[in-house]
Amino acid sequence: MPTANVSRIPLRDVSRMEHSEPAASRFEVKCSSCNLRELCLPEGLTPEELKLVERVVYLRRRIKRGETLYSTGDEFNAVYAVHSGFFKTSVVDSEGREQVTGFSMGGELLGLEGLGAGRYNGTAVALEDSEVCVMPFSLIEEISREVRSMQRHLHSVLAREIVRDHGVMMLLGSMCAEERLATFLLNLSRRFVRRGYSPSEFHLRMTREEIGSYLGLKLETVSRLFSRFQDEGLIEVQQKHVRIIDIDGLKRVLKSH
Amino acid sequence: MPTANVSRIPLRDVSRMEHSEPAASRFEVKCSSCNLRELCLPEGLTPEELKLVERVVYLRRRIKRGETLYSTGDEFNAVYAVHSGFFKTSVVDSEGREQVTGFSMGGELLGLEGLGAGRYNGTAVALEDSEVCVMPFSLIEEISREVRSMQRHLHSVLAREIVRDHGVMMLLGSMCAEERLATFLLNLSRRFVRRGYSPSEFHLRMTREEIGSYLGLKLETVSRLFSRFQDEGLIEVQQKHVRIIDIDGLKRVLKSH
DNA sequence: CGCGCCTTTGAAGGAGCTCAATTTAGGTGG
DNA sequence: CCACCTAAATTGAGCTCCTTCAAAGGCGCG
Repeated sequence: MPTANVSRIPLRDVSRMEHSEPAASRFEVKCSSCNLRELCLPEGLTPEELKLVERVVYLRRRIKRGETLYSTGDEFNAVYAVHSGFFKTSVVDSEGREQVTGFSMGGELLGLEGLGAGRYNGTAVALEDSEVCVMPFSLIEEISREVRSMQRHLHSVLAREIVRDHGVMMLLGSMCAEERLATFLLNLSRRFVRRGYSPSEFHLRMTREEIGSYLGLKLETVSRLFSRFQDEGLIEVQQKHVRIIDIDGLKRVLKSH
Repeated sequence: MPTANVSRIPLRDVSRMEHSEPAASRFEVKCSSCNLRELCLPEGLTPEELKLVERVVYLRRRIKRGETLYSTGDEFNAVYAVHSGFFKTSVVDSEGREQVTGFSMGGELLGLEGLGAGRYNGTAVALEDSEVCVMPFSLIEEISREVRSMQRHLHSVLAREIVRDHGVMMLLGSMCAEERLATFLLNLSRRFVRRGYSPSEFHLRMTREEIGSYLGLKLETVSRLFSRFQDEGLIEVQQKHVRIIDIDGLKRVLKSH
């Protein structure tokens, strides 16, 4: 088993990776003290391995609300871990149709799909001021060749993304509008809880139109459903602020059909 | 077609891998002479590396039409490469809804999503008598640690699956029924061509209901669309036999909306 | 504080669904 | 080999859910 051997990992010139970024928006990173570590990294890393990892994740980038982290066709050179903030990812097809493929929050990875082609296939836009940890892919590959738990973890993250996507296909292909929105809210709630936020009260960072694109619905339909859920006593909505009143009621929406 | 060459096969206890399979349905594999190699394996492997690879893909399994290759919850121990035949993959959610997530043909990989959790997350069923090459995952991991092009290739395959899934989300979330079916037919056509079959004439292995599930439509709608495309002179359909008459016309279906 | 974007709500229309009946094909057993 | 049987496909009619089009109200940002 290849044990971590720090000296084998080359030191890299930080400024080389992304020429477009001003130095001001860069920060050094310390995974060992990051509260999202358990979401980004495998469990049970030895201190040595952790040191290795911190050589991969060695800088952070600030992205302002509305700014693009990467877009389709950009050269793929890094995977990003959301450190703070909120992103939407989307794809655009040859006819110009846009489809939101997901929303990402702290501890989640962005840009994995670029791994094959050497270019990103999709766009990631910050929906609020955000910070991402930059993980240059050549280093990830290198480390995952040497640290088995990193290899496992990488595979696991990729596979989870595939499983997630299949869940979205299920949502889009087999559920009615009500079920889609209920699923969406329950999913958000679960992810917020995991990050120490309230499971029942949160601020939506995306517009009705973006939710609609993700759920395969029009914005008016999304808006109407929010109102209907409110009338039924399942939630309270006021613009982007949502409070889940009856979480079991939301789950029952999924069972009733 | 790979002829068995017993002496090259590493000495493994075949019965160890999958207890449920009778020995009669197993065959030894030789990638070096397989015409699908370029689809399954990275380019430019040295003879030595190829030898290593053939240590991974060392047996083949026959799956009869209607049989299940793996299902949700089964222990994940291998990825499969379709050598011949045709599969559908699907997921079932907690309420019992079924969603077809894809169809797989020669040279395509099955079971990748099991990579993370140690269990398959979905079901693969043969739609005709098929053969798959068994790639035990522990060996894949091992080799991709040692052969860099294999690591790249594995990542690339995983990323392609994610990109493919995003394409399906686009289809389900943003396209009308006509566009979905046209996309589906064009996609099948492209994949058949690549395998040396006719781009314009093929046999659908799946039912209208399975197509419908994949496309987020009811079987009656699928059937009606086939008829409409026929009336419009785009295709000829008779049950499962399809002939594309006007491929540009099909492409125009996508542009018109 | 005002402008623009986002959201809400209504009314009408249509794409795709449901229910139902008929036809066709493919597999099975005599 | 043929007749049967069942699963799959086709087609129609009516309906429903979601969309489209339109207008008004509200929030937040500069």
